[in-house]
Amino acid sequence: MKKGDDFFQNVFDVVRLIPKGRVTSYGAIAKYLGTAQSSRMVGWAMNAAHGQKQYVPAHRVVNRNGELTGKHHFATPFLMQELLEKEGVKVIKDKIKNLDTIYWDPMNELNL
DNA sequence: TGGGTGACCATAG
DNA sequence: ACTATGGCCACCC
Repeated sequence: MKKGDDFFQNVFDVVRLIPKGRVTSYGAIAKYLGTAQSSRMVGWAMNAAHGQKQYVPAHRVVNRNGELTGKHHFATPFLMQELLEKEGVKVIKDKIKNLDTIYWDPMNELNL
């Protein structure tokens, strides 16, 4: 195993590439990394993103349903929504509005 | 080596 | 809307 090829580091890199005002899903990131089935690991990686050297916009990552499932892992449960709305993303009842419009898929934007 | 775990996903009822 | 179940795979002990 090579250093730097860690799954976590790879996840962080992709998450940092998410444009402002856009969101993506754990599964999409996992698929982009090649581990489509291990979408859980993406979320888990976010858990470790908390203390990363570089800023990781974990609030731009939601589940497949557009729900802010990971909000409970932020400093405060409402921080995730505030950050999203600050970027122009509408969130109502912990769910992303206009998800089809703001959805950002790394497979579609990065890997052509 | 093996078992437990998880910010998911899909399906079923 | 809800819970339950199976699968999946990287991480940690």
